[in-house]
Amino acid sequence: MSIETLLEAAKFLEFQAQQQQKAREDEKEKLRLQHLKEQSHPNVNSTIHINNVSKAEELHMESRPSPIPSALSPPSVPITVIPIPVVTPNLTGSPTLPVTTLSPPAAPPLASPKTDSHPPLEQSAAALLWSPQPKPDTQTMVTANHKQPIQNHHLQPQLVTQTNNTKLHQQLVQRYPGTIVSPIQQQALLPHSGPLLQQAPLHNGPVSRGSPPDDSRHLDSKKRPGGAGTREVHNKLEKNRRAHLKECFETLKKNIPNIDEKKTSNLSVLRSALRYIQTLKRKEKEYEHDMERLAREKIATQQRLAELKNDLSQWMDVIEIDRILRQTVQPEEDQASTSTASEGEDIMDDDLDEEPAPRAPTALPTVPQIMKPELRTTATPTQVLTVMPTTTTSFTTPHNQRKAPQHQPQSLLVTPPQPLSKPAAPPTLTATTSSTPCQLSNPTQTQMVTTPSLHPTVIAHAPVSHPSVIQVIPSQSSKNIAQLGPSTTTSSVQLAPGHQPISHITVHPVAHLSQHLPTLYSQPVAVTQPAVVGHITQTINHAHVNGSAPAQPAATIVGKQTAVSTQMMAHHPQLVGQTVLNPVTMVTMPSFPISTLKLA
DNA sequence: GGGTCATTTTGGCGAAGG
DNA sequence: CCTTCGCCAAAATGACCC
Repeated sequence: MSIETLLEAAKFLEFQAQQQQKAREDEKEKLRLQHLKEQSHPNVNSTIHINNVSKAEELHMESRPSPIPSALSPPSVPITVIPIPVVTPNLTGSPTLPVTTLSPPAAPPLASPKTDSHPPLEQSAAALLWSPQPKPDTQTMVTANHKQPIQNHHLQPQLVTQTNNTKLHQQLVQRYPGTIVSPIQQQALLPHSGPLLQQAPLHNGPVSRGSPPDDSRHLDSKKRPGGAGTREVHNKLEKNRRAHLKECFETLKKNIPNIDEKKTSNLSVLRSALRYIQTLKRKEKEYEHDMERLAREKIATQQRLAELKNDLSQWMDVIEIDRILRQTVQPEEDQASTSTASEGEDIMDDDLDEEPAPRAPTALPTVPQIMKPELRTTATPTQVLTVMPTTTTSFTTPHNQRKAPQHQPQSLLVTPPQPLSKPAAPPTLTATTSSTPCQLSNPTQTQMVTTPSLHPTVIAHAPVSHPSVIQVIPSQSSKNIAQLGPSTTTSSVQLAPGHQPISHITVHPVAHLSQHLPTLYSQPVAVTQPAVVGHITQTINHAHVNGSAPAQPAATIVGKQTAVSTQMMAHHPQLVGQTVLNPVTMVTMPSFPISTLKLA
């Protein structure tokens, strides 16, 4: 809300009013001319009036309505618009009566010494009439008299109406009461041609300074070559200008909150406006900052949400995969499974029953087999879990047992093999630490699940560098969790130690294991430790049996692993890179890059 | 009475248009 | 070149307040 804007608005309104008036001016001028001719008083009065008349007439009669209303409605409007438009029409009209216009200037001389240049008789008379006015001094008064006769008729009513509407008008009227009043008076006088009569009324109304200037406006409106006429016009214009300026200040003042209405000079208004603008700017900046901050937060939250969704979707996929695996595995287990893992299997069966998901083709069953061997290996070493040689596969090796106690007597930590990135290292399933090449490493005794070079990732076992240990850690709480934790932190499987059934097997392959593990643990495993072992062994057996891989234990396992992995990949591409969460086994597999399982 | 503020008048200047 | 218009500044005046 700068003054400039206000000024612009006011100007705009003025401009509009002027345009409207211009269209009408021609008609008005004609009418005026007629009046002038009719009236005994020569053109001078009429011409002079033009300015005033135009204003008054316009205000009252036809054209004005637009400017007036505008003034009324918007603050800016009332200010300048009204006066200006009025003036302009007068000017236009004036040209028609150049001679007459000249005469008015003469009037001024009477009133004021300055404007002596124009001493027409009529003017002089008018001047006399005006002299009684509160400010007879001014030439403008005289000139106004001349003009007034025509203008007066309309002016008064218009002014009254206007004043009612808006404060601004009121102000204006007050300022320019003379103009308004004078016209009326003049009207009466003019017909009579008696300036005195007119003057008296004029004086009454116009007492204020404004009156004389108004008159001058009328005269001035049509600038005449004569200096006096120009003065009056100039004064008039200047007056309008001031009025406009004043209104602008008022509007500005209105728009500024927290301003003392009483003591508000223009200067104070400007200062307060400046302060207010500054405060607004500050607030604006603050809000902008807030907006930016909120936008950032929003983006961040959206990203988080997207990530969470992705994770969730991945897990969901894994779950589905697990279901499939379970389903596929079950029949196999039923056939080949030894009695050892009965409990776990039972649970498995339950799960399977619950989940009617379609059974994946042959490939799937193999995966669980692989898983189991690891579990066995892991389980065995620990006190809790003892490797049961019962299973066909020889996963359980003394080696595992050895190591497990070494590392952690109670729990087996299976450190998953090195990250997938290592294709070169021959994958070996070892329950033991890398330091001691486990029996597992031996293809003969331990089942080595080695993914071909193509499949770099090792599922459960860390290569030599990482002594993979399957630890069955008696969980602090009753819930013992066996962790298969790759030394690399790729994955950890927690198996409940002791007699308590393992409620959860969580595999947390940090790096790459996730994919493989799911396959391994595809079957739900909820078994007492022995059961787990047995289950694992069973699975292994199944793996051997079902697996397309040759009968050879280690080799077969490996082969099956590869085959399974490949099959899995082929059949279930979605598995690749996805983490598998087996709800039953609670085996969580982070997403890996696709790679074959490596069992060291 | 002095100070402040608002208003008016007057003169000048520059820009725009004829 | 002249006229018109708008703006500005100075001077004068009046009103109000202390």
